[in-house]
Amino acid sequence: MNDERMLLSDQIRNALTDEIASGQLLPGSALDETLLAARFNASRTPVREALRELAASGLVEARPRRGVIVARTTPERIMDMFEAMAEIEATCVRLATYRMTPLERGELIDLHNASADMVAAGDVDAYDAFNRKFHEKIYLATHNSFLAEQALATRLRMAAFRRTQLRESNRIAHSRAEHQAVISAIAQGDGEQAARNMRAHMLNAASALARYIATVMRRPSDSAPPPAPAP
Amino acid sequence: MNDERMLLSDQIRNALTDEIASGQLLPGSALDETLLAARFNASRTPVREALRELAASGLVEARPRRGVIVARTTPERIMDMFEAMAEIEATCVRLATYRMTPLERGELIDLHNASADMVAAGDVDAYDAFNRKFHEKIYLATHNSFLAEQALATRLRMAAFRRTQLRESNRIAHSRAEHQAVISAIAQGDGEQAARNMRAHMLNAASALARYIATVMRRPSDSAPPPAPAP
DNA sequence: AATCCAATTTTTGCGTACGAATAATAGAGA
DNA sequence: TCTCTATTATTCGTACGCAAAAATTGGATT
Repeated sequence: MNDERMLLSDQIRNALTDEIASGQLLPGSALDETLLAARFNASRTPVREALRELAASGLVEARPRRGVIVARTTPERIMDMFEAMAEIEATCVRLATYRMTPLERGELIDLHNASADMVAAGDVDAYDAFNRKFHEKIYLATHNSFLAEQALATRLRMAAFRRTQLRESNRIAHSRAEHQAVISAIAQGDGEQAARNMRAHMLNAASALARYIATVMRRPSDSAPPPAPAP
Repeated sequence: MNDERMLLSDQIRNALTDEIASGQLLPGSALDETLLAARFNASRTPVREALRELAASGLVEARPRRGVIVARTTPERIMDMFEAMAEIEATCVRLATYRMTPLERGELIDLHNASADMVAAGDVDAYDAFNRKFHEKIYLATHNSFLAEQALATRLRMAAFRRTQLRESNRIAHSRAEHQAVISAIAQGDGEQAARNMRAHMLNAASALARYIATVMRRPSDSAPPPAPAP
């Protein structure tokens, strides 16, 4: 399990990325350098470098001389992120529609078809894994590696907040129906329509999440919770 | 000039960011840790952390055990970046058209009007500064801070490659005419048209740059310059 | 009893030294 | 003369230690 060839700081960064994206590390959690160094059997130096990289990618928040915490956002910012993600996804699927090879189109459709069983079985975890592959395949089909990387990075950054969203009752059924609409537009070669359908799909997902953040997302481990913001 | 309150690693990161974005440090230049440490009167530790952050943001390229160099890209990747930037800009101006306040709209138009003199005078540097402000004002007018940050970061990442593009004969006159088209669509409240005009504007800028990278952009300071690429 | 100031503690930030890995170079053999 | 190997030298990665800054706690004063 230990890639000895890989840089220690990169191993730590990847491990923390996974834990943040998977929700094991909740937003607001303090990331103590010494504790992490002990956990990974390393010195503080590689831990610090890993945290710096995570801060640069927006996954953690580094406050000078006050330590680093898992990135914590306001509901407004989460909605901003979702909107931006929706636009990126829409752009990707539009370009992909016009540029994907027949092979890529076939693979995407196969992938989509396979998700029917997961919905029928109510297997949220399997659907979540499929969903990631579905969207990432569209990124690659843009044949624009820079855009694909940007999309992937943004998706990763949102992972910590997206997790709960699929749990909502028959959200995955809705999700698959929306995928179907995207696939149909792709099959007809209508990139603009595919983009509109994808944007709607992402904004629906955002709405599903919004019903959570309104109730669950209270800023954890904050020093002073101000109930009344300044005018 | 020396912000003593600021973190040393952040000072170094900012200084290097400026030098890369301004073109003082050319793509492919080696960034020697020891040399940089001496230049900034610091040890290698903060230099390494600064370089890590720059690598995470894509401005430099870190090759394990082979040092870090200013990010060097292929012409294909530069075009990918321009296309992605064009799509981001198009998205921004579309959202901005629908959401900007009358005040913001007025300021944008004032800014645009002021650029006429620069074109008449052929002042490329002044136009370049105006151009940055023009685009950044549109980012902010989306009223989506995440999207604005993404757009800004992508623009910064491309800065090292964009510099020469405006030098082409009467490119700035063309640029201003394209801005005019964007402004007109905004004034009419037609976000979709504004987006199309902005996309065209960015792709025209890309074409202007492409005429350079075909002739000027040879990978500098490379060990072996291969004249004939592999099949 | 509450508030403010000071001291201690905890944690981050920076410097230095050592070890390891890779690339470059030189030498020998084919 | 070219190639392969070994050695050397440079550079990167890690660890540890010290210093500085912020948070917290305790004491004193109002």
